[in-house]
Amino acid sequence: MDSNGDDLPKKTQHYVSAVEVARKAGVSRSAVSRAFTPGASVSAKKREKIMAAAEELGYQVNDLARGLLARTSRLVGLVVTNPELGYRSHLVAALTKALIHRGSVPIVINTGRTEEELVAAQKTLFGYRAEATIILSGSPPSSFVELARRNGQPLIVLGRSETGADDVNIDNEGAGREAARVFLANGFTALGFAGTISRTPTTIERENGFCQEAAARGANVIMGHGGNSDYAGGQEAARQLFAGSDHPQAVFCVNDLVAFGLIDHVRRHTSLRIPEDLSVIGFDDIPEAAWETYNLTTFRQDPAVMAAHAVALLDQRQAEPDRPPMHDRLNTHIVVRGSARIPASFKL
Amino acid sequence: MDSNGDDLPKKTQHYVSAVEVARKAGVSRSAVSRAFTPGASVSAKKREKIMAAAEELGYQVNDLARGLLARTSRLVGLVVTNPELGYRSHLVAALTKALIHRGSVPIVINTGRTEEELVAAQKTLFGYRAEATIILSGSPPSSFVELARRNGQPLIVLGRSETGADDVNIDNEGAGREAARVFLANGFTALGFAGTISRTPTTIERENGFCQEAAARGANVIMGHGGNSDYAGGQEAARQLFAGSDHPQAVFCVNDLVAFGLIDHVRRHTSLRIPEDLSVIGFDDIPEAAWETYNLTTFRQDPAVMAAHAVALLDQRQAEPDRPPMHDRLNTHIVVRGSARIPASFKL
DNA sequence: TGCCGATGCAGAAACGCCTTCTCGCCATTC
DNA sequence: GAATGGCGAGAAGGCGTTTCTGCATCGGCA
Repeated sequence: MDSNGDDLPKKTQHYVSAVEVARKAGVSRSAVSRAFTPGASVSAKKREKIMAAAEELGYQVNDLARGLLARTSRLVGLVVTNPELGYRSHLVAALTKALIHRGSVPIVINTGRTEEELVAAQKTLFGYRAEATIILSGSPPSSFVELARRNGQPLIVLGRSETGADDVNIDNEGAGREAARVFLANGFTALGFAGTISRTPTTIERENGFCQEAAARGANVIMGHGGNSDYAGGQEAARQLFAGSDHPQAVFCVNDLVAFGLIDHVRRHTSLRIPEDLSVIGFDDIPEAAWETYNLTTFRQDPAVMAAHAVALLDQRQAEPDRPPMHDRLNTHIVVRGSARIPASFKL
Repeated sequence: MDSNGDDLPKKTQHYVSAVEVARKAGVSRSAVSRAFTPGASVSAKKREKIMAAAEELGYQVNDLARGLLARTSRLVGLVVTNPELGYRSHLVAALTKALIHRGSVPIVINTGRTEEELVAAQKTLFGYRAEATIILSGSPPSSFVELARRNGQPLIVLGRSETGADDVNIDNEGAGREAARVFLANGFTALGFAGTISRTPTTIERENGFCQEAAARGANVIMGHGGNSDYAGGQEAARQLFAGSDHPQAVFCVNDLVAFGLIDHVRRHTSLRIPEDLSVIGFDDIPEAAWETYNLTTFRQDPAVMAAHAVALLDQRQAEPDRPPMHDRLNTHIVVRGSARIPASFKL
């Protein structure tokens, strides 16, 4: 004998629909619908009865059908390349959390940066009538922006600006300038920059800010460019920067991973000590920067803050679809640790 | 004058439907549908005409409506806690990539491990008629498994086993035993284990394998348990292991992050050198393990392989929905680097 | 060359599931 | 007793797929 003879455990093998719930609760199909719509006119007693029946049957409103009628879903697309790397992994985590908290459902399109891959991602997201698209890597072609606009799908770009799209950026150039000022306040005259060949707006801005400020103050900057903005790229940049006899006294790295690669290379292949003989500043302040080995002075870029701003931008865009593109610019602040000291005389 | 007077650029502000494409191409609505269905009976000429019209209008099949009829979507849910941490970030990246490659669309539910959070995640995924759910963290309650089964939604659990669900696991216990054998082959008699208080099946298996093998061979194991299985947890474990005078000669760490914390603590707060005075073995082989600072000997767990197996399991489950639960067990292999040497006499 | 059968393509209708709108009824209150 | 408000029931709509039916064309055979 089963625990209850109410429902024989036949293989349903399909989702229960509102009709079944209605039948079980002895109400109409639309009553069930209203019971699940906040603010609809159902008596408390009936709603309770419906909810009990729904619970028992394991009913769940079909968001596909709901979205079909609403002409939009609660899905939000995150388009990203290499979501496992450095700062980006934290940004993806923060965004998914913020979106879920908002009631949205994040789709992560892990893909390349080429135009056709981005277009394919957009097609997928259009197919599911995504509420919005957030681009974390790569530059959407103008057709992408145009198509999103035509279909009324908000498009938010992070870490770069795109004509016609909303974006969240940080003050990369200002941070680059500040890095230069910090070094110069220490009396260094030979500066170095560790960047990459594959340049993005973000890295270009950091480089420009640093070099321009250094040039304006009469300092020389030696450039090192690794392949990618990761650990290996940092090693490669270090190889270039510390190959000759006149190496820099202080290096600004395009991000923390590059700084780690550079530091490790310097420690292993040169006799320079950090920070006594060489100061290093990174960018991002990922958790590894605080590890004892690196104890890296770096610019903090809080992923939770950036995610919150992206979501806020999305809210505003949905409230005013026809408003001109919005540009959100966040500030960073330097986190002083052991790899580069700041003289007391220096004012931030 | 506009570039072409064909379409005045009015704000559509809605997605184009198959009806509009049909009108434009001068065919019926069902012809459009067939044109987008592979293998349907449409003449090549008509298909081409339809495709051209679709392209011009920016038409995209509504997957919401498609899923409504198919009673399932191509969405696959990934339920994960702290997707930014260590190995998990790589696993999430590998899974999203593998799923997209398969033609599925990954939804990432970044949430806690509590029962109610998991149930909420399941409701969301049921609502969108997700093709499958893959759980990366946390233990689904039995109601979760039962509901997934009733609704015919495949459920795949990674890194643990759950009654009634398919899973992919790795041989944690075997790896733990091998770590012990490696240490013993070096002649060490005082072993250490760096784990955490918050234990998961994964960490328990590694610990058990290591301790049992050591005990079986007459070696003593000192235990250190940090708070979480991350860098800080490794530091904390190190504090416990190296507090007294009789510290271990070799430590097996529950994962790489813990190993990094332990190594950094040892370097800073003791005079022990690695590997001369202390051997360390980690687990996961995340990219940081290969960094020069750590040069960590560790067990490789390839995220791409695990993702491929998870997807393969999904394929099999969809092919044979009624088949009993499948358990996939992957092997790891040790990657020998500088933090722990393996004597020539040792056979793997 | 003409006719019949077979085949293939196109269109119409129904279905899937939910939401919303409208209509009607009942209960409550003055 | 009548009017009003609130709740319930039924129907339509949103979009793509699938099935069924009809029509036309092609080929084969006499």
